[in-house]
Amino acid sequence: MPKAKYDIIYKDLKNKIESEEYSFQEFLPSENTLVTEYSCSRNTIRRAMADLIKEGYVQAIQGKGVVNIFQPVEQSTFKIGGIESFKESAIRNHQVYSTKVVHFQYVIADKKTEKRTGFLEGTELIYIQRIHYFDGKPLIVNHNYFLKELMPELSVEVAEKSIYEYLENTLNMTIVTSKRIMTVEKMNKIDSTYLDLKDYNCLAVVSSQTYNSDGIMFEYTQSRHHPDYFRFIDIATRK
Amino acid sequence: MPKAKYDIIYKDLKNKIESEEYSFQEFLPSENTLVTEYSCSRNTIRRAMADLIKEGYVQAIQGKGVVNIFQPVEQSTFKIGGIESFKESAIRNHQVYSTKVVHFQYVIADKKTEKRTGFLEGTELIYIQRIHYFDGKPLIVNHNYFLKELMPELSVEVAEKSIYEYLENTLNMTIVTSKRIMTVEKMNKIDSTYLDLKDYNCLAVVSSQTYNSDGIMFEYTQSRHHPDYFRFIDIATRK
DNA sequence: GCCGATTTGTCCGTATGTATC
DNA sequence: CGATACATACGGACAAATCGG
Repeated sequence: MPKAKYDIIYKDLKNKIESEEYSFQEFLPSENTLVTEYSCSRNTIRRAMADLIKEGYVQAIQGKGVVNIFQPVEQSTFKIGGIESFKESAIRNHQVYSTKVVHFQYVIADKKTEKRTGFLEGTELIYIQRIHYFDGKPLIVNHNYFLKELMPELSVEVAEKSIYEYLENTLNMTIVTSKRIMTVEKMNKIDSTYLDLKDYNCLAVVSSQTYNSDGIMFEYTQSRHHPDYFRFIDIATRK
Repeated sequence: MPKAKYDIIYKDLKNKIESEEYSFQEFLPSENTLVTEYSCSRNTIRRAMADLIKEGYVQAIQGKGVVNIFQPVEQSTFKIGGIESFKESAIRNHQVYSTKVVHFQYVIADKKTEKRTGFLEGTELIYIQRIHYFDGKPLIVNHNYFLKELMPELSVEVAEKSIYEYLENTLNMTIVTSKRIMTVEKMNKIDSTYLDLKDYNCLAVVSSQTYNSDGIMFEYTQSRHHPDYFRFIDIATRK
């Protein structure tokens, strides 16, 4: 699938860094060296570097070189700066995964829904409430709102497997951007019914709006995570 | 300071988007149009676009154009994908800000500290514990570990104002990358002593490692936030 | 369905600037 | 000061996707 040259180079360098072919704080070969190594232009190398920098693998220092700042992190539940379905996340972490659909219904957005989700009042939506299990433990309560217009055939059966698989493979939809807000909220009835929160009285909440390649927001989701199994990784850069 | 052409164009377009000169889901002018408008090369336009895409302002659609997907969000406590000191955040949100230094001491990293912070055992560190107040309310308990070697003069007085100001303006250090992990944790003694958590029994915790322009990790920080005043925004892109 | 115009995506080569050593 | 390394910018070429005729 990824046949862009810069992407091949990016993945190759990423592998070398992850397999510790370059040690922590070691400098990578200079851009000019990589140009001859990969037989490409300097722009292409820089494009690959930009991605590595963005994901926190390396840091460029003008006049000196590009230094490796990758340190392996103990199992991260979610991927750095990516969009990943729960199923994908489970597979990557070698966990057994299952989903139970609690609610599946057609709704029309009212004013309150508009304020919460960003879908305009009157929009036809599909509301799905699911519980996600990892290794048999119920860890996430998930509230999805999908734009019905774009996926009129979406069914309970699909929701039990993977909605993203359906959207990407069956509907050929391309998922591009997701805006996410992380907060901590007091637990509610539903949370305490399905999750084994022990003596926690709150949980990690991720609310997200997702856009497809037409620039249409087709999904609003609120995921409510058990605190013990939640971590969210981010790389920030100054200026 | 930012005199790079692409950065000027980026900021100009960002302003136009934020001031709603382009409406939601409207297409921006094509790259070629912008090339003549800004009298620059297409690469320079594309560089500016890349930054706008990365921050979730716009989305590029091959063959069609670049669509505005910016929706004004109620003032967010923290900035998208940036590194910001608490003081800067307070100023941006028009809040009164103050800090109390609770602890200030020199420590040497032991095995346990190494595992938690990433600083190797034996490293000389400065440990600072502070409470951050916004509009008079204690909202954040902050545990900093700084590399003593790089800032032997760091004092309680500086810690009460802004350490980042000191590092950037006095020491001329450039802060570049920060790796952050967000979790939800049970409150501890210190949290409940200083923060008014009411009936919450947990809080939002951000742990971060920060690197300077030499690729040296010079800071490890754990910030423990009151749930009511915490939100963390992120833009993710697929593949 | 095909064709051409438009628009974004990838890639190249080159030149010049700036920081480090 | 010169060599090396990353940063910015330009111009050109072709590919791939979209859309209208």
